[in-house]
Amino acid sequence: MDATTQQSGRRMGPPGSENWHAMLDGAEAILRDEGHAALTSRRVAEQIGVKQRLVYYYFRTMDELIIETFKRLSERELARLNQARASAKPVREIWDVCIHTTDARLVSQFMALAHRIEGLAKEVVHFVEESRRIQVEALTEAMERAGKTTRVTPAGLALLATSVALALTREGQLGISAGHEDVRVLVDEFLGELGEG
Amino acid sequence: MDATTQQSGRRMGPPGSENWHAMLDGAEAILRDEGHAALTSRRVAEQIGVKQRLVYYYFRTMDELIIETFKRLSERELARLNQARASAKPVREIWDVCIHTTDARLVSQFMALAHRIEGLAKEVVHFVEESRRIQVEALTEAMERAGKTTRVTPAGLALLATSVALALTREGQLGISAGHEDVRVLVDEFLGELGEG
DNA sequence: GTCTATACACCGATAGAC
DNA sequence: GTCTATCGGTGTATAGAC
Repeated sequence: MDATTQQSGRRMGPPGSENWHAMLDGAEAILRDEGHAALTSRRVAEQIGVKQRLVYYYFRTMDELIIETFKRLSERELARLNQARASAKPVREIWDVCIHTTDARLVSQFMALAHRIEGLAKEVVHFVEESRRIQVEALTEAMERAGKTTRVTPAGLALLATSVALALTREGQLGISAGHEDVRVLVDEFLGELGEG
Repeated sequence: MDATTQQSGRRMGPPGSENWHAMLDGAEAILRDEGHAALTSRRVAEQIGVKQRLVYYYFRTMDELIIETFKRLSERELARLNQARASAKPVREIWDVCIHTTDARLVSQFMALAHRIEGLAKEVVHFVEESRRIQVEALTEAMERAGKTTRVTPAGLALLATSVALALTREGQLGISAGHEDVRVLVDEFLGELGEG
């Protein structure tokens, strides 16, 4: 039971190899540009110029490919958040990461898929909890440093910020703008009061 | 070109009839419980105990059925919002409608589908803009009545509230709870200050 | 490692009878 | 109004050759 022969006994390609990454790249692009309905083994193969059969050499099922795509994406996102947290203006940079997050379309595709794919839901939960933890730590430290207090706890503030950041990108892509500028101004003011202007 | 013979010339069943509603009911249930992948004409027919062919008597395409399902749902939701707005505690009741909104699963399925189905995206935009308008009007009135001012405009507040309400239900269904109670307390305090405790 | 070939199921949509 | 029957296409996944 090594990297190339997983539980089923069927021969499998090595995770992390060039083709493996290319398939995740393809899956991500298809999901973003065409949506879940177009995410098929044939389409992924076509996207990266290989035969359909090869997809099943690297992934046991399409669900597994989808889960791996999300995992790679969320690990990159968590790395960006940790990097932002270690910067000179951690809260502002974390906000920027959230606002310039992975395309809102991609997020909604994964959210919808998570209903059907249990393993994906588990990964989504893990990502949300980890990113919130990072945000809460950064907020707590920054507020202490600036001697600032708020009506709501750092955890509540993190939830509010994540929610509205996602809404701003999602609605923005749909062409909705009511209230958007007002919220951005509010966030900017708050960051100024934290000394991260 | 009457109700029973639309553009294509193919004979069509009347919108609003018993079967028509039954099909939307079925589509809604399938979307909620099994996700977009299971929403097929055969599955809808099976769900309500008719033959597959009949689905295409009432709807020209599956996309049309999906759009109609969302339209009926969003019209019901707007009616609930308007009713809440006319009550004694409009802002609190609107918040309750948003929190006990249509299953968050259903929302994410429609959001994902809206990428592929242009007509659905149009309906989603209309719904979001209308519901925000109702919320802003209610908030503006209530704040005036209570003589309360906030750092953010009513439009910004409405966007914040909608975003976090959706996040609370979505994350709640996934089993995530960090920061949730804090936000609920904050909202309760705010409603108290509006005289809607 | 990568391929050809293929089994098998299900999908959307339509023709035309009753 | 509702049905039977069906076309043409596409999906997941596997067997086994090179």
